[in-house]
Amino acid sequence: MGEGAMRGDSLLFLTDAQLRRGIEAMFFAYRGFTADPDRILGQYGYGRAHHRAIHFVNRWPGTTVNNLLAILGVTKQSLNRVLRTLIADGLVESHVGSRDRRERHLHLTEAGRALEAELSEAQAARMRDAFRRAGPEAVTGFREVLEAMMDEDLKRLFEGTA
Amino acid sequence: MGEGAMRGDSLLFLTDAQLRRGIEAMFFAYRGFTADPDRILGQYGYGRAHHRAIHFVNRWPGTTVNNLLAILGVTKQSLNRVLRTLIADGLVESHVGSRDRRERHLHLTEAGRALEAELSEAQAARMRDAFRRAGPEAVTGFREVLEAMMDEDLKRLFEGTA
DNA sequence: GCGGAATGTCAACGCTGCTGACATAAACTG
DNA sequence: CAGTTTATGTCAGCAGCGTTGACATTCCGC
Repeated sequence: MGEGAMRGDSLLFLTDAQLRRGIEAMFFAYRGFTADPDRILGQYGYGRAHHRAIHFVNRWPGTTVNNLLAILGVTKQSLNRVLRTLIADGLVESHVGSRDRRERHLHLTEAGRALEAELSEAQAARMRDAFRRAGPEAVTGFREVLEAMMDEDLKRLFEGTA
Repeated sequence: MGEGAMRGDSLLFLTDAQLRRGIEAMFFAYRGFTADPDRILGQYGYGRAHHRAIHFVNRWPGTTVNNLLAILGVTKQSLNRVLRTLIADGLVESHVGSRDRRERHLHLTEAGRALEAELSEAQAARMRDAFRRAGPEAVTGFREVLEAMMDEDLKRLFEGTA
């Protein structure tokens, strides 16, 4: 049994059963979280990797491939395959950097912004519904736990996106 | 702007910015959530799919392949590949059902339980740390939001695991 | 100008989704 | 109770997206 269990009463939320419950909640909730965008992406022949690229290019227009790698936590080769198709399909534009010509600066095209809006609206709708049903205090707790669960370097990135 | 934004003040947590923040928190936190098990699995030559199978076979010893499919939300062909390797490696046992001989009842072997313990302890450690730092009220909010984010059928499954 | 570091591209491989085809066992039907 | 349909599980092959390896281009320190 976990060493945090049943010590007095204020730590009941740290019992093994509660932790397992939290783990399974995370698993099932993440499925719901990605379900709507996945459906939309499927219609366009894209996957989750395309969604992530589109999301963060929209968040930081003009970002470089290297920046994106740090955020997404994949290899450049993996990201490159995704970007290649998005560029070929006219959703993303890649411009050689003027200061450093090794860099590629990325922007969404009009079509890219349209798909981004469609995806993020679907995902936000579910989040909005969940937030509304749970209430503001639950939302605060939700975000506190999620932040505490991130790796330190990811947390810094997350806070950098504020 | 989202239609829920800036209506009075009690709905500030539903602004587009807050929702986007929630979406990105979910993304980064899930990375942290899976990071430790992924490292361990890599050492054994397994992936996340193996982890999920092991986790739920441990939770419901004797469950059938069909039951597992409903929980995991993948096709039976996909699950079968994973189970085949786990069985071949001696982590899972498959027994033909006595009542219905089409069914296969699944159990972890001693070695399977050992790996399960290693994986779930790593994941629970991170969850425990996050819960402890966020506090009991945050944990309640965390679970409320996650449950509200699940698909209805997944939520029923989740509650069934209580 | 040259050697090394940084950035990005192309190729090939592995895990894990997927659909399709099939074997076996159970259940239904006349 | 024989024949068909349904349920369960297995085997094969394809696609998405991770990975490592090899390489071209550009920048920068010497």
